[in-house]
Order: sequence, then structure tokens, then C-alpha cells
Amino acid sequence: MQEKISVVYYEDNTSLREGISFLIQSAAGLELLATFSNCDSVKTDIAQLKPDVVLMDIDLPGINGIEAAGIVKSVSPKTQVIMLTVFDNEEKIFQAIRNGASGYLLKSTSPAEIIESIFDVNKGGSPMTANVARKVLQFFQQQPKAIKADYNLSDREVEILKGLVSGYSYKLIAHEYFISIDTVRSHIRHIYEKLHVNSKTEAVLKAINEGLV
Amino acid sequence: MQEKISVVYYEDNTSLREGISFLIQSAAGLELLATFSNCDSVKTDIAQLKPDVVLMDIDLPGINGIEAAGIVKSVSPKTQVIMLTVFDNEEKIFQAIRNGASGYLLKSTSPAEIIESIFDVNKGGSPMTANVARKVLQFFQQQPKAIKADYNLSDREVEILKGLVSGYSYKLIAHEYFISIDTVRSHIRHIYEKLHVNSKTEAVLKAINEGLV
DNA sequence: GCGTCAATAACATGAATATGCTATAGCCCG
DNA sequence: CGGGCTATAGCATATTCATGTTATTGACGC
Repeated sequence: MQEKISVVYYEDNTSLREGISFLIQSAAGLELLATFSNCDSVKTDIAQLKPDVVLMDIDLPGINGIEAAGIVKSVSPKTQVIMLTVFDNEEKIFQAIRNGASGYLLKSTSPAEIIESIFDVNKGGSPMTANVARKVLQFFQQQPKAIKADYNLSDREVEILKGLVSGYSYKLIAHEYFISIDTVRSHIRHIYEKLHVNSKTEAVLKAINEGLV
Repeated sequence: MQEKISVVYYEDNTSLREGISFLIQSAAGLELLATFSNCDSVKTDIAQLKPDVVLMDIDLPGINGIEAAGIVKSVSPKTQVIMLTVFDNEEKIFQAIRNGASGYLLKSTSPAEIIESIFDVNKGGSPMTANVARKVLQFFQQQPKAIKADYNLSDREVEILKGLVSGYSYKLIAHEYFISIDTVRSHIRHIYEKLHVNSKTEAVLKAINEGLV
């Protein structure tokens, strides 16, 4: 058996903090190093304690939990951060993930699952409430909406646009598709009209952002 | 109380299929419409049954579960698909997600949690084993590697490059940063040398692909 | 068969971009 | 204090791109 998993817990709601703290202390295999009601000293706290896992409330007075997550990861990259929040706000989820959070639980999660999540995250998992996970997955799924349909591009125009997205010059595209450069111009002219842009770069950016890969 | 959640279950391992089937049938609120040991008739099955949820083993003989997930979503977009597998292989996870799967559970998941996941996914969640979730999250986290360091761009060059990535012309960038257009040229010349490209579009593509957002 | 549209193509012109060369002023480093 | 690097800037030239205009061919619809 390995050492206990060390935990630090940030939560401003006193009764919640005391409740979860009690559970962590009771759990075999977990060791609660400290709890804090705000993140003001998160940098020095974490630098000294170097916990395995941080439980971080997202809505804290002063520095919010999302920024704090980033600070934790910067001073102790191996520490795993689990965000706890009442919000399944999309923007906050992605901010937290980008800041290095490895878990994201809604406060509706049962205490037993919160404890379980600490073990999960320490084993290299990412415990996530199903609602949160859905939002993350949608990020991957949303894309295949066709730029073709949105902007009424013809098949050929999509091909040419892919050429632009590949970084090709008109000359190369002409050669690629065995057509004259003037034809390439024609197509690109039409593409620009349909996408409402007026430069190669804008067209490429739009194509990428709209999911034409 | 609403109607029962209708479930269809694909699994080639007979004893596992029978075990889970029994649990689904026993669960209040769930109705098992059918089980199959392979996906050969998935298209017609789903088109007729239109279940709320499909439990899909990923390693099936014949058509594999990942393709099958795509077929399910194409004939019945509202049906939620949960993948079940022994592998937490990264490529398979992402393929399944792109094919529209809404949940991804390892077979080490307890039967009780599998049942719970059916309710979760029907409520709009995405039940995921923590290991799987981690792989998905890493997709978002890997980015902040600096193009600056990789290619030794100066601060100013990064700023200018961001201008290009925003779709600006030289003229606009010059105006944006209060410098002459010739200076913009100079910077961009150096950027091209460092990135080993020779057009605006290539530079923009490289910047985007390398994670300069 | 006639209108519409997609794909092809040509010609022209001005704007934007790519590239070569040069140069100055301010840093920091050893 | 000289050498290296960055930010700034100018000038010249060639290429590429953006855009206006026009035209032919073949598909498809009705």
C-alpha cells in the first residue's frame, strides 16, 4: 500500500467545508493537509504543502477558483485539481480545463462520489459530472456542420477552399486541379462572395473556424 | 412520472449480455426493447425501435461498435449512445465521440453505474469513466506550448503574428501598432524566416496549428 | 427548348504581399 | 566597448492576389 493521498480543500461555505473535511479525514487513504476559505495565499500554500489533490470551489471571494487552479498548476504541476461548483456554465468549464483542472464536479454530487473522485483523479482519471462531460463532448461533435450548406458553396468551391486552407497559392491550386489560374480566380471570387470575405487569409480563417478541416 | 426509458443493447459476450440485460429489465424506469450480439442489422433495428438509449459494445464481430454508433445517430439522431469497452484507447475514444457517442464507459464500471449511466445520458449528461475523461480533457490542455519558444520569435513578432492570425492586412497591423508598414514588412520577413514559410496564409496556418490562439 | 447555375476561361488593373538590401538607435552581455 | 539582437524604417522590384467584366459549355428542371 502506498502513502496516503494528501488533500487541500478551498471552500468558503463554512458548513459545507466542515462536512466534506470530516469525510476526507474519515476516509482511509486520504489525508487532509489544510482547508482554506479563500485563495488569497494559494501560491504559498501550495508551494509549501505540495498536495496530491486540491479540491477547489469555483466561486470564492477574492481570487476565484479558476484563476487559483492555474496558480496551483504553475507552482505544483503534479497536483491534481478538482473544481467544485454549482454552475455548469460552459465558459467556466472550459476556462477551468484550460487552467489545468483535471476534474469538474457539480455540488449536487454526493459526498461519497466526491471522495471517490479524489482517488480517481489521483489515479490519473478525470472525474466529471455527466452534465459537464456532455458540454465537453459537444465541443468535438458540433463541428461536422457543413460550411457547404451554411454558405451554399458548390463541391468544386469546397475543393478550392480546401486548397487555400492547405496554404496553396493560386498557381499551385490550378496545377493541383488541372485548371487555369483564371478559373481558380473565378472560383475564389465566388467563394469570397459567399463567405463575405475579401482576402485569402480571411477565407482560410473562416473555413477553419466553421469546421472545414 | 414520464414513460420508461427504452434501451437497446449490443454485446457479443453472452454471459455479460444476459447479466446486464437482467439488470436493465429489473430497473424501474427502464425498458429493454431488444438485445443483439452483433451490429449487422443495426440500421433497420434502430430505425424501427427508435430507442432512447443504446448500449454499444465497441468490439463486436462484423461491423464494429464505433461505426455502428454513427449509423445509430444517422437513423435516429435523438437516440443517445453509450459505448462500453475494455479499451481506453485514445483513438477509439475520439472516433466514437466524433461518431456521436454520448457516453464512454470501461467495462470495469460496476453494473450499478452502468444502469445509472443510462439515466444520466437520457437526462442529457455524458457519463464517462474518469480515465476516458482525462484523455478528452488533455486534448484541451496540451495547447499552451509556446510557439514563441519553439521558433524563437520575439515578443513583437508574436504580436504581429497575432495580427496576421486575426486576418489583418499589413496596413491594418501598421495602424494597430503605430508603426510604419515597412516595419511591419520587416517583422513579417523575420517571422517567415523563423517559421520557415513564405506566405501570409502559411504563417497563419502554422500559428494556428502550433497553438498560438 | 429556355432559364439557371456550375465550371471553365481570358484580359485588365490596382492593391497587397514577398523579398533583397540597407540603415539607425537601444539593449544586454561579456 | 564591440558584437549580437530587436525594433524601427526606407526603397526597389517581382510576384501574388483582389476585383471588374465578359463568355462558353454542359447539367438540370419544368
